[in-house]
Amino acid sequence: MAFGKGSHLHLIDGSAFIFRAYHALPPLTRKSDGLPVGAVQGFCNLLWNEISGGTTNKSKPTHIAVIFDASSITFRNEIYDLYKANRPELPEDLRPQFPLTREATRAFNVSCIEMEGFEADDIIATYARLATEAGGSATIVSSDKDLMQLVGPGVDMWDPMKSKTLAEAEVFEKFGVGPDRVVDVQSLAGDSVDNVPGAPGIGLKTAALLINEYGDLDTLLARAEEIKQPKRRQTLIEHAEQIRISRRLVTLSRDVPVEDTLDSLECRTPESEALLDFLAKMEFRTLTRRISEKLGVEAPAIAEPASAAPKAEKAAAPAEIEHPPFDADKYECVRDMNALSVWIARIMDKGFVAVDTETTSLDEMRAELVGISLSVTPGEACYIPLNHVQGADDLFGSANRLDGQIDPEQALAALKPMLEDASILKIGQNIKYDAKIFARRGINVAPFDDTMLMSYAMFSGLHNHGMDELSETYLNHKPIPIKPLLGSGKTARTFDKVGIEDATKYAAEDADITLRLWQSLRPRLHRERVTNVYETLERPLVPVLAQMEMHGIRVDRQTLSRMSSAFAQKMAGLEAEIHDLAGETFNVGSPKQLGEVLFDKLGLQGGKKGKTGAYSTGADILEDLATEHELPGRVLDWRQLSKLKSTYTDALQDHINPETGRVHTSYQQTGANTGRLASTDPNLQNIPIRTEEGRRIREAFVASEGHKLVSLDYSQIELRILAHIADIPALKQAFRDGHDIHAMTASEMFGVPLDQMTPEVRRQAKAINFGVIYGISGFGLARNLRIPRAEAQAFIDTYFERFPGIRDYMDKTIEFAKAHAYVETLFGRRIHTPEINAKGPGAGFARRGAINAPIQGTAADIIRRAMTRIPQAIEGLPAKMLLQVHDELVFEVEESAVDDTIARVKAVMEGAHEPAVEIDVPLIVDAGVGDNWAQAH
DNA sequence: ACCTTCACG
DNA sequence: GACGTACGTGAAGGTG
Repeated sequence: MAFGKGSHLHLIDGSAFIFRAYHALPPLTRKSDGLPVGAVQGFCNLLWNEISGGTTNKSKPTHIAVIFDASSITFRNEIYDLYKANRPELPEDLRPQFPLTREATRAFNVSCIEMEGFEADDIIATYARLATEAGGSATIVSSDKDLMQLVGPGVDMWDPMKSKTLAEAEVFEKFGVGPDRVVDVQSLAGDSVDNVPGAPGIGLKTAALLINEYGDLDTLLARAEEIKQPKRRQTLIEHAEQIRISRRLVTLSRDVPVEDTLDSLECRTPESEALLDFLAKMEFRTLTRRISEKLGVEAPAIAEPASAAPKAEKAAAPAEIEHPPFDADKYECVRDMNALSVWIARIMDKGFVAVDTETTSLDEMRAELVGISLSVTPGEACYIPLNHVQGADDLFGSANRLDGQIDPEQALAALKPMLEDASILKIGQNIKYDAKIFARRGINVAPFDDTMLMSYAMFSGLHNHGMDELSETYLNHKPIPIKPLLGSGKTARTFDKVGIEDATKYAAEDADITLRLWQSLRPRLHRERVTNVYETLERPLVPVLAQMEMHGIRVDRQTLSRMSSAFAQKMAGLEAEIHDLAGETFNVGSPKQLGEVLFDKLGLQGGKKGKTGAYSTGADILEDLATEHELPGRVLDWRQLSKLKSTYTDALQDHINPETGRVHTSYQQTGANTGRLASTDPNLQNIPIRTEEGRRIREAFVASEGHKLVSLDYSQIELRILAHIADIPALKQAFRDGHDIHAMTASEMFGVPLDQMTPEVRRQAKAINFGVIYGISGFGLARNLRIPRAEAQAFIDTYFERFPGIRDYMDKTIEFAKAHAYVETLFGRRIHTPEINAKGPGAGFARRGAINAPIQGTAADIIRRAMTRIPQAIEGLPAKMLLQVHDELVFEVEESAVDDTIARVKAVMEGAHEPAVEIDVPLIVDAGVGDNWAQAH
């Protein structure tokens, strides 16, 4: 039937449908494999109600279509590049459901329309116009306020959730103006959801008032001078351009070059077989029954899960019941392109895949890819060997690539579109590793989930987050150990020497485990209330860290080498002196031998210690002994040089990558319980700075030609957070006034006026300030300050008297920890404190940890937020972020761009807590520039 | 594999 | 009343 007079078109806002279904319904997964399908089910319900007439009182359609958003980039981004820029990321269990809703629409035999470069709203606007022009009418099935501008003669809206028609009266109620002026009001009021700027300070109410007074937006802007209220007048004059841009953003385009004609959208009866097949595939039992009854055909059978265990038992151990047993013999070895194509097709159909890579090294910058494993269904996984070579027994030790493996280039070319496909979720365990392996081969893995990070977000402080541990804890399965395959010590070999059959069992199981972990952990994120932590603090950091690690930092070998020699010489001199003073030669580096020399031979005072019964010879002991004898002082000097040489000047040289000439650390995102990062291989977070000799090692960290190193660090961030969390007015005011916080503390405590402050008094106050952050004790402070314990306790008492809020904070935090067995940062990160209610000495550690974790953890969260925002903020500048050292970020920047980079990064860092959290104290970032790290810091 | 020591925030 | 104590890390070298 041709569309014309009497025809009625229903335009369904598909994306809105999906989101409403997703948020309105509890998370639901397909029984057989855990695929999230809740939103799909809600979508199908709504769609079925639409086409079957349902329980609605609206007019029945003669024509119908579902409109989707094809992409997030549209012509509006050209008008305003921040359009929709602050949209939160899609929930990870919603993303794979998008392609399924398209499939569902087609299964219902309803036209499914989307167009690259246009939002669904514009397509809807266009069809609404076409419908009325053809003499018919249209109903927009949505409750989105952005569509309300379309309401008018022949066009109304229908809110399917509230079963309510939205016509002119409802629009007037919402906006205070009729549909024809909705755009004007929106342009003024802006929209925080879509990031439409509007006019600052003007909301819906004021906007409607102004439009009603002046008639329309153009008149208002032209006559802005006449507005009586000075602030309003100024805002409109100053932001006229921004308001006009906003209008272009909110105005829907009614002439999108749509391809489907109105006629082609005529309502069609669903093909019952195709529809029921789809519903059965989704395992929607109720819906399948309802629809098959209505269509008068028999419902297809849907297999029930293998075990129909009672509910209580199921809740106790869901993983064991719903998952098939592990069976390494069932894993497939993919040896040709045909088999690989089948796997890729399965993945494209599913919308997600667990991925794992096998390589020749744990160092991603040197590792060669050996094989890839994939899994989309528990118990089913494959391994794709790519670079296995003959075993090590080969006569010349030469690597002969084994037959029966796909050409690596060909395999990667086939996998690349899938790995980069925005609708396919890639699941990994520590996926930063695999992402770097792929990135080195030009493949940008996205989007992704990481089971290690999920575990960290939920269980930090409870256990570690390695795959073996997670598998045993949450899947009750001990993975195949890697040790027997790789050997150890002299006989150790790399994974490419492992036989392909053994490799398949091991590697495919890793993908299988990762998939099952994802299915087990992902739904728990919501229940544990840490989805936000995972999605804003953990997942987005992965590509940022990967980039930093791959860039690495330039280290000058010559500088280090010269230092090593100088240290060696000095050490030799000191060693001779020490032997002379001792009257015998011994290994100065052996605490045991040194203890015997000091305490047995020389008879110095200072007894045994430690559970091993050995003499303690730590720096603090030796410093005390130094007043009695010359030898301990020499040993201290020797130790310092020994440390610098072995840990830094020697070791760092070995870490210079021969290909890049740079040092590539590896950041462990789950290394520290508090949310801090840890740096390994090498650790670049503990490069010396406190002594002059050590500090010079930083001269070896240099910028490349034409560049500078730029260092930006938060000033006193933990004390600022303490002042905020514990709510200490005096401390907060001192930070706001930019005062010296330690001097201020000293002045408050000891009554010394600031202008008479001595360095010694200030030093003591500083120690107390830090002590507070660490969960102060009289003993600890006494040892740190080397004062009698009673004196230290008196300091603490005074401190608590002067700042009673601190004591309150400590008490409340410990109380909270005892009640919940965890503590939280300002951003909701949880750090579990399982020992908090224990007896014994463990409880003491747990108490101090509980006091410290929210402070240290909040600081860690803040710099993480900054780091995830920085790549965007410095986009286009010749600047790279290289290192993070807890409260410091180091960049390498072309000289001409140094000032710009500092300005942008500083702004991001100082505002990193916003908009999630308000802090009553300003965050201050200091910057330094130089040719090397010593100058820059 | 564990302990001690010491480098950093 | 005794116990053992600052918080969070990683690397190197000695020892058993």
